[in-house]
Amino acid sequence: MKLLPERTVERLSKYRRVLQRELDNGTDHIYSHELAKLLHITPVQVRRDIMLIGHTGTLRKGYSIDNLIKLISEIIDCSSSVQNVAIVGIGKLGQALLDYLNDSNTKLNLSAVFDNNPDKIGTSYSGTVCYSIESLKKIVEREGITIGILTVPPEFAKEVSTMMKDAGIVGIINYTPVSLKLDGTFLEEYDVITTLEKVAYFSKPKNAKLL
Amino acid sequence: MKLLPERTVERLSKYRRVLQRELDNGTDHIYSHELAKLLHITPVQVRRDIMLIGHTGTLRKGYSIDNLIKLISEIIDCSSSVQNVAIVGIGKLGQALLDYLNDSNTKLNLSAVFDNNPDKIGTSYSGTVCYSIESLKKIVEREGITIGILTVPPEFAKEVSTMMKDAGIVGIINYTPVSLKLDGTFLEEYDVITTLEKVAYFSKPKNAKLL
DNA sequence: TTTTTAATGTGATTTTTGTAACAGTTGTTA
DNA sequence: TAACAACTGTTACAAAAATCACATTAAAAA
Ligand SMILES: NC(=O)c1ccc[n+]([C@@H]2O[C@H](COP(=O)([O-])OP(=O)(O)OC[C@H]3O[C@@H](n4cnc5c(N)ncnc54)[C@H](O)[C@@H]3O)[C@@H](O)[C@H]2O)c1
Ligand SMILES: NC(=O)c1ccc[n+]([C@@H]2O[C@H](COP(=O)([O-])OP(=O)(O)OC[C@H]3O[C@@H](n4cnc5c(N)ncnc54)[C@H](O)[C@@H]3O)[C@@H](O)[C@H]2O)c1
Repeated sequence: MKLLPERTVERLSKYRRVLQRELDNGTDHIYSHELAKLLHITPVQVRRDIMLIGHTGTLRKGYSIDNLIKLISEIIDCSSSVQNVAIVGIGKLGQALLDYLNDSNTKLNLSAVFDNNPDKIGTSYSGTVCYSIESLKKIVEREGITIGILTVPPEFAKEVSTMMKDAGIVGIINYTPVSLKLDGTFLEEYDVITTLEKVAYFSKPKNAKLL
Repeated sequence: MKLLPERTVERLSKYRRVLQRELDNGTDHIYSHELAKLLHITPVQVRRDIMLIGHTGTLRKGYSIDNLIKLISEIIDCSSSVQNVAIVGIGKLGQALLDYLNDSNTKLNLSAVFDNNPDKIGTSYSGTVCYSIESLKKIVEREGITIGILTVPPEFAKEVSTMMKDAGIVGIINYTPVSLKLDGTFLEEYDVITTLEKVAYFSKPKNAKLL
């Protein structure tokens, strides 16, 4: 299958989550317009996404929720080889994310957290033990961790992200406000302030993007 | 001036932040390729963005950092009428965001936080007092709050977001995993799981988006 | 002074993303 | 069984975003 567009992959993640809820409620089929409504997007977008992943629905019956979930899972989680996740820097934000991920039903497996604070190392956070940042490479290799969430203070972002890459992590979400550039890794950056300032701009009356 | 593209506005926010740091270091002019390097983007992109906001640099001298910051601030913060921000739901995530925003030097003013837990109401969080969710409308009107960050449990997302809109808030960042649809407001949704699953997809070897 | 270099500003083009239109099919109803 | 309604799948089109290519010009070097 061809490489999927980023936005499609994002929506697939959301589809799966709401589909799982529908399945738990006992529904077995769903129409594109119903799925669209749950995500507040258009039915065409839904059909297009589903087309791209090569799934096909039944006319006048909709899509099989079970099949759709299985297919999306194969695409995202690669059912064969589980992808493990680590949080690096278990401060306020790291802990908030950890709790959220633990409560969620994502198929990605949160296998370790790391910090450099001696008081935190060895402690268990929501059931996950905190390792020393120095043992990063060792644990990443042992646990087969491929994805990392970076939540250390900004001044350590560059150094620690390099350590993550060198340890073999290939996908990183960077929550520090420092832009990074790491060749050979898929890097996704996020910053509330940027989002907040964007919202500020577009919610000003004269920029009425609000339709 | 014409409405700016979303991505440009996001970059403007980032430009301003790194420019402020440069200014504090005593630099007074900057070239497009230098600014580009700080954000790990291309110089053309920088020049194009700057062109769009109507600023113009000096050939062989670059852009005046001071002027650029002032202009970006006018565009984003609307220097005339200050935009005030509220956090609704001051749990783990809300507090992590609050601390981060307080430490940042954004020009947006965090003026209140809201919760429905009696133990939290009246308490001060990082210097900001927590009000009852019932007084939302009153306080929003009194303080002139226009932007809200939604961090309540998912089951209250719909109800509380409607309250926010009715209270007069026109821009919302929704961190709950529930998609919302609110006409007449600028809504921005964010979810770690979606991001994480996207990173999982694109960091798989066969999807080598990592260049 | 002349040439070269290094920067900005922008029209043209490409890439990515989303939307519209509609042909085709299946079930339903008269 | 004929007409209709409801849904999928796909092609064509449009909009948003990024990149390319290059004209232009100020300063530095020759
Ligand atoms: N993107 C966002 O929306 C957002 C929101 C809040 C915070 N942040 C950023 O996220 C980061 C964490 O914020 P926080 O509020 O959790 O901070 P925090 O200080 O509470 O947590 C940081 C943690 O990192 C640990 N740490 C420090 N140096 C380390 C190292 N070299 N290796 C491993 N661990 C190390 C600290 O011991 C601490 O536990 C900061 O960079 C902050 O600016 C981003
Ligand atoms: N998008 C993300 O990346 C991300 C990450 C973590 C959590 N979350 C989501 O953010 C939300 C908050 O997460 P958390 O870990 O901080 O949860 P939390 O339980 O720690 O905090 C929720 C807060 O909301 C308050 N609250 C409950 N009902 C309310 C109401 N009706 N009005 C006002 N306040 C109310 C609670 O008293 C509590 O203080 C949840 O929806 C969670 O799923 C999102």
